[in-house]
Amino acid sequence: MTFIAPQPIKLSALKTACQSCKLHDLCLPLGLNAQDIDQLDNIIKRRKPLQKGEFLFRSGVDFNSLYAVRSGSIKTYSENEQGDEQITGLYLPGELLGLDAIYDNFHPCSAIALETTSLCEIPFTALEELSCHVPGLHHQLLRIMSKEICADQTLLMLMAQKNAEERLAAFLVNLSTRLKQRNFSDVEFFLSLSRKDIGNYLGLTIETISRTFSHFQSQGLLETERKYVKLLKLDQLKLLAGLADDCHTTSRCPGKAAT
Amino acid sequence: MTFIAPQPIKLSALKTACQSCKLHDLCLPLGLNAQDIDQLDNIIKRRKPLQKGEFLFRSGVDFNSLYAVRSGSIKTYSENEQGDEQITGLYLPGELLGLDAIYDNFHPCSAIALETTSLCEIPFTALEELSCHVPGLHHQLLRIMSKEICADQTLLMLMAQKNAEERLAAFLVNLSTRLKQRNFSDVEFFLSLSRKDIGNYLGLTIETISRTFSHFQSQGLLETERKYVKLLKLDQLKLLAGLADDCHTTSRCPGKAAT
DNA sequence: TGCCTCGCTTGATGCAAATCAATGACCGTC
DNA sequence: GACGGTCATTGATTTGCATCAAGCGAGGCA
Repeated sequence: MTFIAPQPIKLSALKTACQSCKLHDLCLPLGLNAQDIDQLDNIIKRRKPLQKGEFLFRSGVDFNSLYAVRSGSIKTYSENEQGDEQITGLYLPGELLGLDAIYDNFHPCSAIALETTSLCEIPFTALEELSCHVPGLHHQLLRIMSKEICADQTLLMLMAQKNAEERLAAFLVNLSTRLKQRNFSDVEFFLSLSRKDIGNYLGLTIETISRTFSHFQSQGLLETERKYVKLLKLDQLKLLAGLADDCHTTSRCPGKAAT
Repeated sequence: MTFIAPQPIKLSALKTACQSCKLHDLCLPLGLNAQDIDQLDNIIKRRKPLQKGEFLFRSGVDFNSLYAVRSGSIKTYSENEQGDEQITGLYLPGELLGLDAIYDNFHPCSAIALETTSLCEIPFTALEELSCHVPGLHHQLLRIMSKEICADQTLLMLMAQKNAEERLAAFLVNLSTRLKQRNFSDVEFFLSLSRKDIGNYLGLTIETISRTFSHFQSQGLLETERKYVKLLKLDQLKLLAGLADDCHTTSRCPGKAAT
């Protein structure tokens, strides 16, 4: 509480323009020229960071903006009539969320911060308006949505055909690949999801996740202590996941790549 | 062979403009005015129908066009390194396929006709160009992609949390809903997918699908004879599927709706 | 310091669906 | 009209994961 109290935001800190954001070639500005990025920059709002457990939006609320993660991470989940939750996405820095809300103008899922997380808010109407004048932006938005569809399809294959070990391996490898793209270590990281969340995301129970971690550890494939994970044999994990070396790597793709 | 031989296409028959197409409020022209629809119409190519088993495109080929189903049906599937197939979509009249190829400009899955199927081909570059001048078109394209994402998420929840009966019920209810929107009967139809394909799509084996059909039949929920299905108690099936009455109903949404 | 909760691990048991196997119905072909 | 192929059904058996249950370590709090 002492050092993370909500403070008045320093404009200097927030005004990290897309131009200078090191995520910009993973994010919406990818492929835009300097001038276009400036225009995009003008419509984007920087928000004060979310604390762990805070909602970005709740299922059912009106859709106004897309959000890009700047740092930290977000999970999205939806609930069915019976009240079962299903985690539908884990979003890392540079990734865009809220795309599923365009369809009928409200959020079908809830989004919650897994740790202290800062975001860019992108008002959708303004984005649509702007993307009419900036064809590259229009195209990039379509690409990002397309990537999300690809990722979902990969996850679907995972759920339909893979066993527990393959699923967890694919999840870890996917995470590793995405972290690497963001210049984090690809073999050593802290999971922001709990075992329970990982299980939910992969269609398994917490016990199965725990056992599978233990099994991987006893095989010498990785070391883990609570949230900390160190991948000792990434290659073998990739093999187990049934993956090529690269990956589409979007928010929910523990999946195969297209080469 | 006698009556479905490939014939020279009558232009009069093919030139069924979007304007007069009865699918136009399920498809891309939704929300456009007459003039805009005309413009869209100009870039769309009508193709000669595909016969059952013919490929529309194969995994890995370059992406040039989106396709809208006019009549018949198409399944898409992708293959992983091990050669396992995963059906990723079943597309009915009015539905758009190929959206997953925008991301990196080639088709990550194959598309094959399940019966004699006619299609509209929509060259993507021209569509992007046009949608800069027709904001409604741009928006509609984003909506369709968003819907696909929602549908995938629903299917994901199905795979992660539902048992065999719930999955099959959800699949049938989803199909029923989509057929109804196209003015077909919602209680009586022919499946264009085989038992094996249904199983693959739902992450189950052919035997489980067969047994579940038998079980539904013995409970009086439906009657089935090979591809023919008659839903006798649609309400109960909806209940079993854990669904509200309506549904997002896109290509792969045996899913819940947002109300 | 003790108590509580939460997240995780590990073991024992049960069950739903996969797998293996046999058979039948339909279809096209020779 | 016999043959092989594909697809579907049904039964017997196996198995991977869920479920149930117990216990442990860390962190929060009175």
